[in-house]
Amino acid sequence: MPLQLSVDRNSPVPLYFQLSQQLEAAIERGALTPGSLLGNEIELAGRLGLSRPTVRQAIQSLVDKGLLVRRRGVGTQVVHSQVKRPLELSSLYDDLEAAGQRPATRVLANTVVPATAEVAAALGVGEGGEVRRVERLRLAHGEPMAYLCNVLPVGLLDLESGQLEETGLYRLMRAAGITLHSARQAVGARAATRAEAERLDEPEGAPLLTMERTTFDDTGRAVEFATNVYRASRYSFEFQLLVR
Amino acid sequence: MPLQLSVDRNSPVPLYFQLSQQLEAAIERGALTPGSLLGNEIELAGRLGLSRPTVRQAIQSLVDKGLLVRRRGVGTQVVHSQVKRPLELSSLYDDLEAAGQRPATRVLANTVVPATAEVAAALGVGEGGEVRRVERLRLAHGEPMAYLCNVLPVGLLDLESGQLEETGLYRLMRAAGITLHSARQAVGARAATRAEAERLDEPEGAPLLTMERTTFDDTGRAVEFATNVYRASRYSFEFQLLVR
DNA sequence: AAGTGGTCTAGACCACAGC
DNA sequence: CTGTGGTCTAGACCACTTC
Repeated sequence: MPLQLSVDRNSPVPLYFQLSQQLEAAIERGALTPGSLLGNEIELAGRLGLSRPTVRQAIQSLVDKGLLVRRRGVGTQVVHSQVKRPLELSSLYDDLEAAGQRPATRVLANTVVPATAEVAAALGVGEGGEVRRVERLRLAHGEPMAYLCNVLPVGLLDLESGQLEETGLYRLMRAAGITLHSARQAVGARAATRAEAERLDEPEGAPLLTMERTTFDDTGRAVEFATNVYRASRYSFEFQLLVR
Repeated sequence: MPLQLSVDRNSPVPLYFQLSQQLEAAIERGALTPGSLLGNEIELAGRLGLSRPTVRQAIQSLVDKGLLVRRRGVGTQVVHSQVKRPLELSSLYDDLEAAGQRPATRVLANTVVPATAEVAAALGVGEGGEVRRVERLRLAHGEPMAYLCNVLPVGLLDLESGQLEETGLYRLMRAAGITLHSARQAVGARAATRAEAERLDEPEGAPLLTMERTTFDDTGRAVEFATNVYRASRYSFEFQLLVR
């Protein structure tokens, strides 16, 4: 029993995208089981009334996502999966919300300051140039989870403290039309200083997770430099890496 | 002065790949500066004696890598970069070697054991089924850096302790014809227990970086489950995330 | 209006896997 | 040998951006 597939030529959605979505949905709901063959491209194209390149484009996007494998002389198979969908650029706010933790934010600072050497290097602005600095305490269930310090180029977007208490920074950036593309991160650990310990309600010397992140938009501009500190007892990062 | 580009039709290397490599090299050596336009696809195709789809395929691969941006009605531009090449699936051995640290490995255990529930779930084998467990201490300059515990399906590859002392696990897997595709990681921190402290030459309670990783090959099979512990005073992770 | 990338077609030949 | 995906061509029309 072949899979039920069809495309709508009157839709503004590209045909290859319609097809790849249907295939992805079929894989996700188990209609296409791991290891099963997809049927050859030419036959599939004929069945759908599409050209082979269009079908290939649909399949290729799923290969890139890691859902399908192609083998010359064999065919296209559903991956022997366990691999779930890649995680998005981790956003603490979204993570907490998804976990049903009802995140809250306390804005500790939201000012324009001169860039330090480190910030200037990360954001690609001149040292001493103006940048916006936002310091926030992120809480879940009233308990502090992390101390977040973000530095952004001025003029990139309006950041009102009120908005920052309502939602996450990445959502505000996306809403401002910024297309996030990638982020370079460094994750480490260290013992809490006295000030950090107090802020995060941990004993002095408690292990903290640290993260430095520079985020880039789709034009390669650095749009944010973050130095965050998380309570290791309450939070860990999860993410998926792709091998190139 | 247009860029010097050419393709060799007698080469077994695909034409689109030849082109994308030349463009990438030109970007990397600065012959194509950030923000500069690439020239439209049809003209480029004509100049190289290629068809437009072939040129598009070359350009698309660089767009996927984040080196180029396309804008309808505008053209294809070199990204306003700072974004360096994405990091490979981080391998401690390679990281250390690249940093000139001359890594060494001490194999503490290399045995076949029954899978715990956690391992069984990660590797997709039956609970209690046989798996290979490798415990290693990784050193740099004679100092311990990390304690690595890897569990693999039996029969995936031969793992001799001698080889494990010579090189990294991922290199051995690649050499055995396994194509690594992606990894799901969780990174956290905690205070060192007494046993860990002793093994890593840290004081008890010192902050440690922890990582759990399940690695998948290109067919989606889980090929490794790792639980590693790093001295936070000596090591931090760097990696690049792509936003989807 | 002109120029760009985005999508799509209907073919073609080749390289590799499996029988 | 047969069937599969991998590569490539020479067009076409559309949507969007800029002037």
